[in-house]
Amino acid sequence: MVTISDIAKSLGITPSTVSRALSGSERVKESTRKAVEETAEKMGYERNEAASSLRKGRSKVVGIVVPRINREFFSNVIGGAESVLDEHGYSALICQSHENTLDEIKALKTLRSNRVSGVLISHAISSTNGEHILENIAPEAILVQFDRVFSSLPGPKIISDNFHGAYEGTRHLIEQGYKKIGIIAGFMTSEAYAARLNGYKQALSDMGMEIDEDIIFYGSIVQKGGYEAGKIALDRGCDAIFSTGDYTALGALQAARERGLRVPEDFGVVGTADERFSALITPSLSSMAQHPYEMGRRAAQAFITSLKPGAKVGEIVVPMELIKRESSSRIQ
Amino acid sequence: MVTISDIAKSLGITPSTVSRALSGSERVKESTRKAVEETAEKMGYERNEAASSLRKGRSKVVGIVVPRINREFFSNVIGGAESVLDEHGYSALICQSHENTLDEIKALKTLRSNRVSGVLISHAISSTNGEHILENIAPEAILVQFDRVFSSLPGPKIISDNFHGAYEGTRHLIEQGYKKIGIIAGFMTSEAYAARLNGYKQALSDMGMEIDEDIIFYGSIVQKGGYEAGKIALDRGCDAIFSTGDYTALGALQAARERGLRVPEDFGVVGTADERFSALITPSLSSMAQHPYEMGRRAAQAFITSLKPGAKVGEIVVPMELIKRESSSRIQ
DNA sequence: TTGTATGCGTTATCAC
DNA sequence: GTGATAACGCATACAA
Repeated sequence: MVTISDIAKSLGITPSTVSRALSGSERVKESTRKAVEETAEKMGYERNEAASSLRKGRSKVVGIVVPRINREFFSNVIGGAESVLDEHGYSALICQSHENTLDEIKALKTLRSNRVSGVLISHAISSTNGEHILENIAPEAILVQFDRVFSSLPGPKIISDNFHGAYEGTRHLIEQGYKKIGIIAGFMTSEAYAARLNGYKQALSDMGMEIDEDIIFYGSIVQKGGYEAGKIALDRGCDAIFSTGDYTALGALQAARERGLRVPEDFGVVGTADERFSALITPSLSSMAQHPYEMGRRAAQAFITSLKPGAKVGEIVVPMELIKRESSSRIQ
Repeated sequence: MVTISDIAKSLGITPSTVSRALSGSERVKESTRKAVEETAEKMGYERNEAASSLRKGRSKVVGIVVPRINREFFSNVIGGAESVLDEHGYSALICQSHENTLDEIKALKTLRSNRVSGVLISHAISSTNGEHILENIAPEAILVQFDRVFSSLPGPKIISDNFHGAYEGTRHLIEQGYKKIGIIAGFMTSEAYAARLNGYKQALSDMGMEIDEDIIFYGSIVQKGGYEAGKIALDRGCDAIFSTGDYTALGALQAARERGLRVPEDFGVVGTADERFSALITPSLSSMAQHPYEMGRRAAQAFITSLKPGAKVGEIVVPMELIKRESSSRIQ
């Protein structure tokens, strides 16, 4: 492997100058910079990131911690983040929390061991506050939260406009003439889900409808839970469900089908996240889209911006968008 | 940050001994090992991976290069690989090639700069041979290929049993009574796709059916291409399609629907990869499942095994499995 | 603008 | 079984 000393020798200068030239320092004559760059290219030099990291105390790596990598939402966020990081010479170290605080802590420790420059994280559903995140992140590392965030933690936060998204989705169901609309609400330990529930409630009351705690279903984020909630919702006379996830919405559709109900005529459903399958199933599932790729880009950009001392990025809210499909389109 | 010297001082021994104790060397008294471990725990020590990497010449990181991270197949492979790597103290550095050889090379350079111990790769569709992979990987790094592999390259390869998978899928269609079965074959620069085409041909000839080049459609791996191929297949009198991907199969279904054909009565389809949506669409799509999570685990295990000098892992073939669904079930 | 000197934290080699 | 020493490659403070 070629080192900066090899380049220095070959040019009859010292490693310091080569280092400066290569890292874009001002204090290098233009001609020597060019010479260094050419020689580096010619000799096939590649910076030893380990040495650089050791010396600088941090690496050209950003950790990304997500509950599960194989969720469409998260894999798209990662894709977006990676595209921006890549432009700036950073790599992404990916860790999964499996929705589990202990694994989340382990992931953060791994990242700290690797002296990552930043951590982009969407917390596990079982994490009820961000204490463990602060405790296991190096003070120099830049923390960026996305989607599932703790507002108590410092640093940039990229979130969907959960309140207005749920508001829109619920209003859409009301406008379609549904009279008793339940919600599959998720876990209130997550601010994202809490905001969605609030949006739902606000839409109901703005439209003069009653809020009924008996048709608010907590604690489900997978298909099976949505199915169970759907059955109870039907028992309790619901003719529609707003769901804070597409998998749970899928479960609700399944419950309706089992009861022999027609969708959307007898029962309406709107989900959240616009998973790939939502457009493909029959009936197709209306959903509040979240733009994960864009969120990933924003998260990475927030990291890059925060690298400059003094620069502050606050909360970035990405709008959600109602994708109307068959499952809620009773009126043409 | 706590270093091994801090631990050494606190115990009145030298850093060398602490290092040995912590890295599981034999030449350490049991009692001192215990003392070191306890003190390390107590002081909150975490190894500086950068320093370790610099000294050892390689890091506790494995690079994973995939065409796109947001394909269900690849994100599940990554998930499987990560679970095994994690057990062994390795992290995963993820790079995307975007199906593009230039990006693939860039990814490999990044990984080499990071002195990764291994590279797990499924090559971009535009890479027609593995020269650039060999050229851009450090000689010490362990190369493991999965799914899309070049058999000309050395090292472990984890592949689906593409030949028999396609054979099974095609035979299934024949058994269901379809008479003229086309294939959406993909790119022949990829050995995986070539093997599938061979399996298809073998099934046809074993069952006494003619192979017709006019209904072999090359070059499509996305939905739109499958749609175009499907239309031509119908023009040419096909009553079934075996597709080497589920997205292309989806396109073929779309073409059949446009022509007003009933599936599976008038037209049968079997896809490949068993994407999540395949079970959820109507009609549900029969598909050759590939077990990506398992393939990821195997790939990572192959890496771990190859770490031991002398250990050799060859080609591991993971069976494919026919998932019969509505799109091909003409006979009950 | 360039050179000199030093150290980041770890591990390997050697000596005891 | 433990200690002393050196070196991995790079980036910076300081000097010139």
